[in-house]
Amino acid sequence: MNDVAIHWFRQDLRLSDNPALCKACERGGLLPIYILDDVTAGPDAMGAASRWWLHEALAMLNRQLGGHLRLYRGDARQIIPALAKSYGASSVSWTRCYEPWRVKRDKEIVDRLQALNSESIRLNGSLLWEPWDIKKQDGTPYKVFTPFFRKGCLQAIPPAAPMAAPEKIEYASALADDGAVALASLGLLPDIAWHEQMVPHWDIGEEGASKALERFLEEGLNGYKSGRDFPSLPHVSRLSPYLHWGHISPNQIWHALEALEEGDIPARDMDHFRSELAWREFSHSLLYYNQDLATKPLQNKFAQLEWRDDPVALTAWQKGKTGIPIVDAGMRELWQTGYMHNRVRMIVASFLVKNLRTDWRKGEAWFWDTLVDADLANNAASWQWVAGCGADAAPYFRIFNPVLQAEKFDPEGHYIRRFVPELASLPNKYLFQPWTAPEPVLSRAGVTLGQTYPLPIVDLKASREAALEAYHALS
DNA sequence: CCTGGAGTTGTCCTA
DNA sequence: TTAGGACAACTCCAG
Repeated sequence: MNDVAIHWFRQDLRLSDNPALCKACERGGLLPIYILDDVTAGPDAMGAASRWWLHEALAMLNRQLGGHLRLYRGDARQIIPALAKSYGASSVSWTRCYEPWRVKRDKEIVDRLQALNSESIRLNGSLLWEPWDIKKQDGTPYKVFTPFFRKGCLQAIPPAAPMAAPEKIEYASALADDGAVALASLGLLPDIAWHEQMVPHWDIGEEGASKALERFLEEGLNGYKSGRDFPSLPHVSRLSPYLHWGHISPNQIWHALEALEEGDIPARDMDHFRSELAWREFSHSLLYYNQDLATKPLQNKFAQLEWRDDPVALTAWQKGKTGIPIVDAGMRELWQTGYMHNRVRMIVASFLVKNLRTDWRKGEAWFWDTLVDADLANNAASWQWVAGCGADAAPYFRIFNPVLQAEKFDPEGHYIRRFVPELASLPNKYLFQPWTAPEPVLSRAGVTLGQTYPLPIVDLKASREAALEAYHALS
């Protein structure tokens, strides 16, 4: 086997169910590579939490590959053809990505490889169905989720069964001067050790992903449909970062559901979890067919909406110091763990966009920087949905009241007390809105509003009405 | 081309 | 205390 087959790892950092990797292994001696390409990414370059995750993920993948993973830094449009040339690689394989900048870049690389007589092998390993597989009868993409899921996904050809990892990998011998760098010199870890607090919350890599799936199927899926709204309960899968980085494929998850005993889990829970996987697909389709999704409102009329520019309020939101306990709990969960429960993401996003009337793109940017599951498609589509300007978005009058939301979905206050410990001794009656608590109650709980915990930075009722008015004026 | 039904996640007021 | 309707109107989608 003299041929060299390059496999370019991107968002498919796993060995199992990786069709493009398998193909490479059939073709020749494997040269597994990763490129940190901030050059082509430009403004879409990864955020800080993503970089920490990637650092750990690459170290893990390298161990799985027996130390053969080679790392590069720079413009993939130059690095890939240069490697193909110096190794005389007969093929370069990769798993497709769907971000506009990557689509454009990958096309250019295909052209350059063609000129070098090196084959490009591009396969799906990250979606259940690729964007062009799910279309309406008239050939255009869906804009409404429910028919996308029911009609589009569920009546399409079912996702392929997962593939095993390659049994035995033959590696190509590496060249000493091919530009590869050490992991540390990719500079993925932040200067201040902010990431250290996230470490205990995640088991990064392929094995961690399958453990997370296992745990969810055993402990979380039963009761998922209703339990998923309660941030203190273990009824969300927390698989999002693993899916984003490709430590697990959606096919593996889909088929793990299929493999469960009939009747073990109520159908409503299974269906709902499948629909959440389909939301991920829907977001990817939206981004694929709307390249400006992260910067431009999908519905044009929202472009004229005037946002408030209040840096102090934005910082308070980012730091979890808004004085609204459920909002602060969510923002602190994000900062401490790199993750936020889905219900709480909606609450904090609604608060930023509707109550603080801050441009959704500023929220999007913060999530992009701090989430370990930061994903261009999911992040952009979801912020647009909350802001009301996205596909099939919430009606403008649907504004979350963070006090009611907390009373409803964190009734015992477990979640708030965990992340806002300075309020832990307040009785439930006042925990969700401490500014209404009588002075003796506050002092018994050791709370001094404005000192140990902020007063609300905005009046919920008045800001709600102002948002209603601003949004109403659009139509 | 026309038509009818429907659209992730809510809140508030009134009777 | 609780349940029901208003909040808007428009676009999407399938038949």
